[in-house]
Amino acid sequence: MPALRSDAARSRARILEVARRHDPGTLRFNELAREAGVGVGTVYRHFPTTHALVEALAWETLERLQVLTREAVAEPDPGVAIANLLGTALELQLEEGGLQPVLLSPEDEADDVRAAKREIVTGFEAILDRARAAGVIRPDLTVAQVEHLVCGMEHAVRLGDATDRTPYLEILLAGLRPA
Amino acid sequence: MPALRSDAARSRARILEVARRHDPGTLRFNELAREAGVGVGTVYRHFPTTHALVEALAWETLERLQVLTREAVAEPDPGVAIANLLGTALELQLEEGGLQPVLLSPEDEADDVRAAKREIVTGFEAILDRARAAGVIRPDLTVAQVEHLVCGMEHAVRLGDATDRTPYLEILLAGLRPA
DNA sequence: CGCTCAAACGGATACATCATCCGGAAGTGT
DNA sequence: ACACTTCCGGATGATGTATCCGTTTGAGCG
Repeated sequence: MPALRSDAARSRARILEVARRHDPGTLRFNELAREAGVGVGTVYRHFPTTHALVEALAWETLERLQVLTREAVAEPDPGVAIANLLGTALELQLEEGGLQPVLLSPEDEADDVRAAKREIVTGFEAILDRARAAGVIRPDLTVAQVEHLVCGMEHAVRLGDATDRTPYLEILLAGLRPA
Repeated sequence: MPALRSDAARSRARILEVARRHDPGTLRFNELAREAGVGVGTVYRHFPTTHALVEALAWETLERLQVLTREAVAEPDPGVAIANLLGTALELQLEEGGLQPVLLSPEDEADDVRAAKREIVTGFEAILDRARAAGVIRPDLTVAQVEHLVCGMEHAVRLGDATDRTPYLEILLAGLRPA
């Protein structure tokens, strides 16, 4: 990837800044262009699809999740590790609405996004394996299923006031323990 | 509401029949009209908003949920009652994708829909109260929160193959039990 | 500097989709 | 058969999407 020209970098930054003030679900490129003071073409050139823009918006949050996953991998107690990981994942997904689509999208991402996602999934798998081995979670769950459960919880929290998300996380963690 | 004229009833039925073959999330009125062999205006007259159409599509399923809620209310064991109710709710929501929006929408529904929803919620509250009193579920949960959890689980199941939904229900039920 | 050229810009425009409105067709009651 | 109401159809204006290309701008170089 060749270095960005100065005006291009400026446009990109303005678009992202404006986009951040919008609901990630309903991004209208023409409107973003107007608000950012650039042409529509510029928006489409920087972000060919809506997903590309969502990805760029979620990138910082994804990096934070990557770091926190590493920390969870370093945590010796498998129960604590999984509680921390699911807790932070839920927290970050609620903070950045575009994170869920990025995590779930199977392909078509920028290289750095793909790399970060791979590391996160790998770490997640390691933690889940250890937790299974230690008998602190149900043995019949795949990584994908647990990911989906976190997404489901995000959905549940969003349906309410989103202030007290604690019970939801507790319910998830309690539900994951073996019978 | 005056009785429907015969041609109107026919149009309505054709539209509903066609709509049932589509994803409830992306209903395009113009396309439905073409497929149903009626004019667009006819579709908009019968269903002024997308929500109205979704409601009509979900109506039968809503009635089934109403009946099953009654049965759960009649069940003496609170633990069994709540397991049955949440299980059938999850099942029906997965079967009829339009059910979740109808259940969550706060107003603007047809009278019979509103009545059915009221009965369901009331029954749900009764069961939850009994379950709380019997100490089989966490005491800190509102009806709304539990509803949202079921919706979250629906979302989680939909992200996967949707074939084995059993673990999800088990996890939810286990999570709801007091610590 | 001034020049050159590739990179980036803007927005007119073609295309897709939504939702309304009204002249006319069709059902209903007498 | 007639009159009256309800309902139908789809042309149409409004709204939004995505591309394309002539113009502008920045970066490197003599």
